[in-house]
Amino acid sequence: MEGSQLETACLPAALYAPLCPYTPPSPPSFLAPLPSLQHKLPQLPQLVHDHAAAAGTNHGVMFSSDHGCLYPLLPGIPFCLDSGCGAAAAAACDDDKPAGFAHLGSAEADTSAAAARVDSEIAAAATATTCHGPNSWWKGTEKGKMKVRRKMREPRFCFQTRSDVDVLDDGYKWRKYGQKVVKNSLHPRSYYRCTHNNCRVKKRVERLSEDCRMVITTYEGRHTHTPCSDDATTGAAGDHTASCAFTSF
DNA sequence: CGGTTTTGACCCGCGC
DNA sequence: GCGCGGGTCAAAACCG
Repeated sequence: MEGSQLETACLPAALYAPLCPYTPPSPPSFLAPLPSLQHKLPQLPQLVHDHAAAAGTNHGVMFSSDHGCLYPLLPGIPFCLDSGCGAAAAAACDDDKPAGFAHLGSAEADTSAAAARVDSEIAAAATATTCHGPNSWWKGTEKGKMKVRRKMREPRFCFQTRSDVDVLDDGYKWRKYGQKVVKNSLHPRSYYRCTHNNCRVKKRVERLSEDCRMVITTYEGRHTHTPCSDDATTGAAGDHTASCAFTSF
């Protein structure tokens, strides 16, 4: 198992504050676009907070990575590669072990530990993301040939939101390529792939069986492009501006 | 008509 | 070795 140390996402404080006591010394530059982001993802920050408060738990968010890079909670935000930020966040969140922080893509033992900290559904989702064990990922080969497992697993993170829609508008364009009924879940899991050329980012969307309004979205991989470069993804002009703003750091 | 969604089949890893 | 379950493929259907 490579790199099983806890890594957490470098998040806008407004998002992770309800979930983690850690506060960055200096807010990252991408905090500025947050209002616009909330326009695109109206439910996310407050709903995570609301859910945590209402449920008396903090299990709203999960995120992490495998490769020493940090990945934001919000998919529309490009990945933060500042390891220092990650180290700080990891230290705060790991040492203090605030409820609600689980990381994906780690050893099953880690996931099991996380499972003890979050509710069973979230833990199941986390486990699902690691069910193939370490270093496993799919890689398509030539058409018609056998697939091979990639040795290195793509970075991934997930978050939970309360929403009536499965797919949040995160600035990227996704195409659904599969749907699967998963065990111990009343709702099917949907599989999406970024439609941008050569972008292999995927995401899974599923709903909690015990609360169909709660949506767990899991992202895998890194976008090789910016949201605003994908012209088809931007509906309103304002959103386009917001998406571009996310790419500025 | 092109892009997207649906859906059954298939493949593979993992646990037993 | 076998069965189970998750993830992906790809053809058909659907939609704007």
